[in-house]
Formats: sequence, structure tokens, C-alpha cells
Amino acid sequence: MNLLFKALRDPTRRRILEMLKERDLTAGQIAEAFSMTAPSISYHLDLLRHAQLVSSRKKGQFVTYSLETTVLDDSLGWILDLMKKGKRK
Amino acid sequence: MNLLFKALRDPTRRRILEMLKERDLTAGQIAEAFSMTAPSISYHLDLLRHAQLVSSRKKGQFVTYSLETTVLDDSLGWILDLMKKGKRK
DNA sequence: GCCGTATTTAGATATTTAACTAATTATACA
DNA sequence: TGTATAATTAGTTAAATATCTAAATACGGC
Repeated sequence: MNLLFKALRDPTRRRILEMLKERDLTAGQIAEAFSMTAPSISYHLDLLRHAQLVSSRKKGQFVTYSLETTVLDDSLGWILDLMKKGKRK
Repeated sequence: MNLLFKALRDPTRRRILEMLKERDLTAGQIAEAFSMTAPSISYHLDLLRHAQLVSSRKKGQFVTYSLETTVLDDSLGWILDLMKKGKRK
């Protein structure tokens, strides 16, 4: 939960997730979309991976990243629960 | 969106929101629940207020905080949209 | 008007974070 | 085998963050 919100806090990381929603991408393709060095993107991807928001697989020299949505359930549940304010039984 | 996720990133702030889900509380009541000084809590409350996650009203010497759930809609929408991965029309 | 309580503001500081450059690792291919 | 390309790791750094203490502000009641 903490790692998850930590990962979602950064605009660059949120944008990466949005990109991965459309299609799987390699680290290089993701880096291209930002005016930021490859190592910086690598750092963000690592953080997203630790939060289990993305998975990666290596194919030759390329590492392809995919969006993983299962952990998002937790955040969704947490937020929805907050929104039930005053409606607890 | 940025302020919102920034606010949700911190465990103390998330706990404050959970407390306010149950009932409105004064700054002092909130501070009591943490092993942290009042100014620190005040800092977090200010941040939550900027993110529009809480509102406050002053009654005498006391400042009472309430949970505000409307901005949570945005985060919910954003997360749900991510979860529609691969299901875009 | 003075005292006590609730809260916030100001200022200082240690830690965390996000960025960079340089170096390393891994792979493809000529 | 050696060179180019993809990506990550290491090391550095500036800025942001969360905490503290001390001081200021705002009220209520005597």
C-alpha cells in the first residue's frame, strides 16, 4: 500500500503507466517519450516494478515492460472505503 | 491530481483520513492519536487541506477537520481507467 | 486585561527523492 | 573476437519532505 502510493505519487511514473496501458513497451521506447536520460527512466521503472505495477521480461538486448493492474485493486478498495464516509453500518 | 497523490503518499496522512472517515475531529484529537508533535500534525493537515481532502472550520479555540471525498473521484477515475487496460474500444 | 489552552507559523535539520554523468553488463552481429 | 546497442548500476547532487523546537496567534474565561 505504501509502495503503491509512493509509486503513483510521481507524474513521470503515472505517465509511464498510462503509456503501458496502451501497449507493452521497451525501456528505450519509454525513455524516448521523456526528456530525461535512460538511467532516470530505469530508476522509475525499477520503482514501479517494486510496487508491482509493472512487470518486465527480457528478449535479447531489450527489456519489455507491461502494466500490471492487480495491485491497483488495493488502492481502489482503500479509496472506495474512504468514500463510504458516514455510510458505515 | 498531483497534490492528491502527494497527499495520499504519506502513511500518517492516510491514517488521518481513515480517522476522519469515522467522525470529524479537532486538530488536537488527531494529534493525540500519533506519537508526533502538534506542529507536525498541523503540517500534514495543511497538506491534506491543500489537496482538498479535508476541510476545516474553527469553533472557538478549536479547529475541526472533516473528510472531503469529492476529489477522490478523480483518483478513482484515473485508477479505474488504468485497469481497463487492453479493453479500449 | 491577563492566563491558559489550541493551533499554527517560523526556522532548523536529517532523510528521501529524482535527476545527472560515468561505468558496467548483456546481447547481437559482422 | 570485437564493436555497437540496450539497459542497468554506481556515485553524486540539488530539491523536496517530514520532523523537531521555539515563537506567535487566537480564544475563552476569570
